[in-house]
Amino acid sequence: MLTEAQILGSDFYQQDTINVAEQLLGQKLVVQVKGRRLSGIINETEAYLGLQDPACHSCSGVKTARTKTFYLSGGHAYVYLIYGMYYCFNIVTMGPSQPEAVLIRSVLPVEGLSTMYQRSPTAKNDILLANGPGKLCRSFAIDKSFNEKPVFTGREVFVEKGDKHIPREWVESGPRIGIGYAQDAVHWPLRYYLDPQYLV
DNA sequence: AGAGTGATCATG
DNA sequence: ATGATCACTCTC
Repeated sequence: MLTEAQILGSDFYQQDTINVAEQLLGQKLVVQVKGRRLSGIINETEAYLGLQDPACHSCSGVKTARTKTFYLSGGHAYVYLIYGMYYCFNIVTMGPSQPEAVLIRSVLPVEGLSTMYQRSPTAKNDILLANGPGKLCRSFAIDKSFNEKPVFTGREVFVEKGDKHIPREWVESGPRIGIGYAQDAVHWPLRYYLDPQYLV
């Protein structure tokens, strides 16, 4: 009997941001563009904790053109351009009064590899297609037009429940990448990733 | 270690 | 209006 993949609903994202960041590991990120399906197993995330987190874009509490996305309900995409060249893909968490999000930093490509190689022609192997937030967006065709899209409706972008259960010992954590400006938050262990030794 | 790239935001 | 900054990637 063929069972349909289960799509993570809005409830999943409207909970503690650290839980979301940890529990996204091992799930499958799916993007559907022009009828083509691109997917990969999420193996690295980072939690951004809103007003209490100097590394979070929303930390000032001021609602601007960029940060207004954080004030949508949990389960909406937050996509921004960085260094004039790369996009980063996040999913807003919690409710509209808590502007928090999880950055998807890396996935292991599963479906749509040929399209990904077309979009990232210099990639030397499958892992290198999406082992970084900018590379992930490039290979998965995620750009600014995805900003504010819902991630819980199963249309253009969503997350499916992964096949494998992820034991706790597979999950590592450590300081987030590229936030050296963020004072004491520099050392907060809000980056989560699957230990590569278990992944084959 | 340095370059490339342009939106964003705090200044004024 | 101006300018510094940047949740990155690639090449050396």
